[in-house]
Amino acid sequence: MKETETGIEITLEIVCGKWKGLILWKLLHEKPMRFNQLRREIDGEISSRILSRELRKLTDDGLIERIDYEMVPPKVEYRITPYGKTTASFLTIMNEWGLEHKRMSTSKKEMARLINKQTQDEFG
Amino acid sequence: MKETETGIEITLEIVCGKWKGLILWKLLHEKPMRFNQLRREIDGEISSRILSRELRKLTDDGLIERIDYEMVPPKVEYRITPYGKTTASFLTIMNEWGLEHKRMSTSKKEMARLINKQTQDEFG
DNA sequence: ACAAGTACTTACAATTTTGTTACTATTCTA
DNA sequence: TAGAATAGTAACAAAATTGTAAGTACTTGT
Repeated sequence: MKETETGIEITLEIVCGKWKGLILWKLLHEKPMRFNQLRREIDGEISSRILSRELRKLTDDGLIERIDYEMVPPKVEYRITPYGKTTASFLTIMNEWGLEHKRMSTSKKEMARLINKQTQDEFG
Repeated sequence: MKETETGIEITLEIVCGKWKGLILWKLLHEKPMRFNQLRREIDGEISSRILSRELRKLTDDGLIERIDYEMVPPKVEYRITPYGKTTASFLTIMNEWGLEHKRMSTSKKEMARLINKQTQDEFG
């Protein structure tokens, strides 16, 4: 970490990417979850290799915890830590903002579709 | 955009990556800025190609605005839009959280350093 | 006349992230 | 006795992101 980094950069390093935000979000709202359970419930099909890697990163950063029951067949649970829970402060707002943005851009696209159709009707 | 996406995913698509969060953060707190001015002030040296691309993405998403004064030599300013200003709701918290995390992980590293030194003194 | 600055773009290269496939040992279920 | 499920890992491949170098047309300052 450079000295000059803003908090933004640091937070993005931790939460950015295709999966980490989602995993955190899931674990913030559900009980501790087992590996394959998480895999099934995350939409968009995450591979086990990727899930494994992302979980380790989050664990290394102290946001989640790995609980190994040391049995066969293996049982491992992942649970959010108290520190991980503090990410809710911005994840909640990001979620709301994202939903709002989705509504906006959907209507923008719809408008573009209508304009395109009109142009087609006129010149097509 | 898939139907099943959470707000988190959508927001991350927009703000994620090495530069976009920083650029937004900069424009949230400063007056409209010119291209090379932004380039100079962003720490970590962003290339003009990358800056150009990131600015266009943010413009496409309606978060910033490009004002072309149409003069020679060229003068173009980038300014945050009212909609872009709404990202402050989570960026502010992300910034605070990131600074806090930095403090934490710095002290963790310091602790690791002390422990390593102690082990060296005992066995080295 | 020459260097420096303006806001970029193009062609290309390196790096990082993400994904696929196949595999492990063991137990439970049909 | 075959098949599924458990939590992963290793070797490899593709895709996305980020970067570098050079160039554009024009003006200002030395």
